Amino acid sequence: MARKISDSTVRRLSRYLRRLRTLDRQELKVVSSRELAESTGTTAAQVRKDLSHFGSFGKRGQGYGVTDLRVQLEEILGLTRRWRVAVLGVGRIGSALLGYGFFTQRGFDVVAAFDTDRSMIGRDVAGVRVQPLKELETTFEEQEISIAIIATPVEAAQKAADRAVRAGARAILNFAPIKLRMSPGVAVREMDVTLELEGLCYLVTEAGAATDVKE
Amino acid sequence: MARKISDSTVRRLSRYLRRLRTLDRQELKVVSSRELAESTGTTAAQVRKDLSHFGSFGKRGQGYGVTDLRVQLEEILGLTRRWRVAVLGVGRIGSALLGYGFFTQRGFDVVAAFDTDRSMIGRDVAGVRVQPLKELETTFEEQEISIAIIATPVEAAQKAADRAVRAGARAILNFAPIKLRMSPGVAVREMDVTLELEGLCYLVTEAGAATDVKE
DNA sequence: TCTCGCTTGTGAAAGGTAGCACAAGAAGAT
DNA sequence: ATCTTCTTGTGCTACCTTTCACAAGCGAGA
Repeated sequence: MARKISDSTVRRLSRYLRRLRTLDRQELKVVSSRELAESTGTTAAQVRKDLSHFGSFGKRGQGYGVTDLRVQLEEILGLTRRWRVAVLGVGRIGSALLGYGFFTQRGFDVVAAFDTDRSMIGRDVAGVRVQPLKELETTFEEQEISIAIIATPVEAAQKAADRAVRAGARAILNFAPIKLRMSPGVAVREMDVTLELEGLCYLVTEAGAATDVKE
Repeated sequence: MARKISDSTVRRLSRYLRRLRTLDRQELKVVSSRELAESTGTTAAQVRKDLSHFGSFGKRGQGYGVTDLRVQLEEILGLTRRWRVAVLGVGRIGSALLGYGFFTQRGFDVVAAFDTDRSMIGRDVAGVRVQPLKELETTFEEQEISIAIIATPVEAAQKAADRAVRAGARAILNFAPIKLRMSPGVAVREMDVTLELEGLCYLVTEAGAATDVKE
């Protein structure tokens, strides 16, 4: 397992898992690479290639055992343990995340929330008490938090992320519209709604332009 | 401009634009491909390659005019017009999106919101009245809505998206954790927080495993 | 036991994307 | 006017990702 697995492969694995969990809940026993591909928007060959990087989990002529493959993928992705998460910035996005019930169900426990706004501090948001930033270090250590979600305004994002990493965070999920500079050991993913919307605009505009040419 | 531009290129263009807007606000006049690369997490060659697909916007020896390049990118991405957006599903995510002030600033007007929940209908959320689903078709037409944001529970997502498309939407931003099946002409982007968190877990777990091997 | 139908796992080929390296060009100094 | 310095735009190369195609393997049925 020394090989470097590409980001796109990991993303697909996560999609397969999402699908497998649904199938498992529906008590389906077996699934083929073709079925899995159709319901996750890829090809059967791609599914098999992706899985083959980690071993062979299927039975030829049959397909994959749903529960078995789910468990395998959970192990591969590192989801056999629970992960402790903190939210930095309890504005609209932060609040929405704190109330997002699926986290618990998927193995993520949001155990802390921080904000600088005096009027927010001490409040209870979806069962989590909002703490002042100065308590960040002790809380990260005590609660063994390894993932920080940055939901601060853009100006505060870099500092918040740096501080979280210094306090022990090993991964950052960034909702602020800025590229965070992080040391190589820290995993970062960015979520920016505007970026996605702009991407959609390009596609729509291009599609329109293409039809214009045809006509 | 007949060439097919890859998704990753479009994503980067959007990042360049995000950065250029900041630089423009700071009244910087000129930016080099190297500077742009550093602040968006790519390489100078990549920036130049990306831009070269659409023309040559820079001056050799100097760099790119900030305002000029910003405008050029806005044109390329189709952001010289305003886009009308509807939110389907006014739960936690939907509400957070309705209150997200940056949309207006970036050219997106959220002009409608829909929900099936009786207790939500008629309410005013961040200046938008929540409408019942049965008004979807007329509102989409009257308001000329071209982008639908799906923020419903997962069970309702596919139907909501289908209905939006039939009513005239040409692009879907999907927050529900499911792969939407759409006809080829419709642009879809997916945002799934859990998916991103799982990706981070893989990276953290792998990094941990890698260090274990070294030691 | 043998055959048939089906699906996996994988080497090889194709297709794309990113990086390198340098000629072309622009501005300012001498 | 020439030289120096800097940065763009781009052909070429290297790498990486996806797709193809088929042998290997499994189970069911005769």
